[in-house]
Amino acid sequence: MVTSAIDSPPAHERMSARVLEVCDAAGAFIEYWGFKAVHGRVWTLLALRNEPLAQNQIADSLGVSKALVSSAISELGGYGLVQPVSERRNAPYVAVIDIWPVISRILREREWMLIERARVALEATLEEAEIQRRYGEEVDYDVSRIQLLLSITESAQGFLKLLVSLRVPRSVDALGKGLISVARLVQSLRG
Amino acid sequence: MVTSAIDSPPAHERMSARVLEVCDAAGAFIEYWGFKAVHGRVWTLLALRNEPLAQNQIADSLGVSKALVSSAISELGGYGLVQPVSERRNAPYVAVIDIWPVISRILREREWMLIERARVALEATLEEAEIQRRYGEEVDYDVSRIQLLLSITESAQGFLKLLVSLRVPRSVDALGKGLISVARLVQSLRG
DNA sequence: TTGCGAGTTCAAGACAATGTGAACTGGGTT
DNA sequence: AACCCAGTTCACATTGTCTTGAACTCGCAA
Repeated sequence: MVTSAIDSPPAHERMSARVLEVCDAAGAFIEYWGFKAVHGRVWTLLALRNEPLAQNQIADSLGVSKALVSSAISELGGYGLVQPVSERRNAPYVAVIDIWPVISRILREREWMLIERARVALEATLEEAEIQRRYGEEVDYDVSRIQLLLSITESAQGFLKLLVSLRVPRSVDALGKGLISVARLVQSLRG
Repeated sequence: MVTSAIDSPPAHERMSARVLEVCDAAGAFIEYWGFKAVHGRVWTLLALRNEPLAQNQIADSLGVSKALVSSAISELGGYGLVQPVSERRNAPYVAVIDIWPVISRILREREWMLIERARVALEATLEEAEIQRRYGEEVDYDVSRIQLLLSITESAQGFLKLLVSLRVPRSVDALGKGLISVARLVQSLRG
């Protein structure tokens, strides 16, 4: 091959700058939600191209190492956000566009656990306070505040339940019922 | 003073372990939302004690340095989540319980900007695609996918608008109107 | 005035997250 | 068999964040 060095710029220069912009924006967005920016960039690239891409091509297009793409694809696959087009070794990947199940699962697992932990700690404190009160002992916190935070926590859980219950077209019913929860949430937040 | 070294354990040992548990849980929760754990811990401590605390006491109770408490209090104050009880120098602080305005503002500013950036990038790509099409040039992405992501983005913005518009007791109306947005959001997420 | 106690600021250490290069693996091809 | 190529794994560099200790400021009291 005589043609070299000047005949073909690297893929990330040929690739539309627009697409990379969108990928970066999606990456920045996803980063704020506790994921890595590269996840958002890879998924968005696959979604916009709408054709199977090998990890090689992805790494080239985004200008990152193939090592990073490998782990990103593996994690995205774990979430069910990308899929290989076949079972064959080194099959190229496509984006899964229906991301609501993933969002829903994240909310259910990650966020739920965090709120639940707080709720349990509050409940335990409340019980302890009750025992101490019976024995006439003092506690160094305000029981009414425990109750207030507890009700905020429970409303937040209700809101979360509402969100993860959303389905189309059944969602309208769930939303109707959920309105009261939301109202209560906001009410308790406003003291 | 002869009493020393053994007469009085440090405050964070006297302080109810329950309260610290709750503080830690709140800290872990808040951390997932892009803030520092210590913010959640300080605010929760103030909220549970329900009495003005000096930075000194906070640092003691939580077992962190006063330097950290100083910056945490300053930042929490900036958000409007804690307040000194008076204008006087070194006045102790109390927690502001009505946190909804803060959540709302965060959603409006931080999240909105992130989504808006993605939306603008998608719009620009769409326009570019239109121009290229007129000149018979090819683009390396799928225009229908751009449109799909754009509609998802717009639905997400609608949902965000709904959330920040929530107010009690006026919220019920806004929620009613917002239902359609949510339904559209979920619909577009499900492709 | 001097000293004290509370809070602020800042340079630096501890620590975790992110991304890379290079060695490795394992089919498929020549 | 020897090689190639895509992908995986891992030790390390880099980067950024969190936290601290120590020096400093400022009002107040002795």
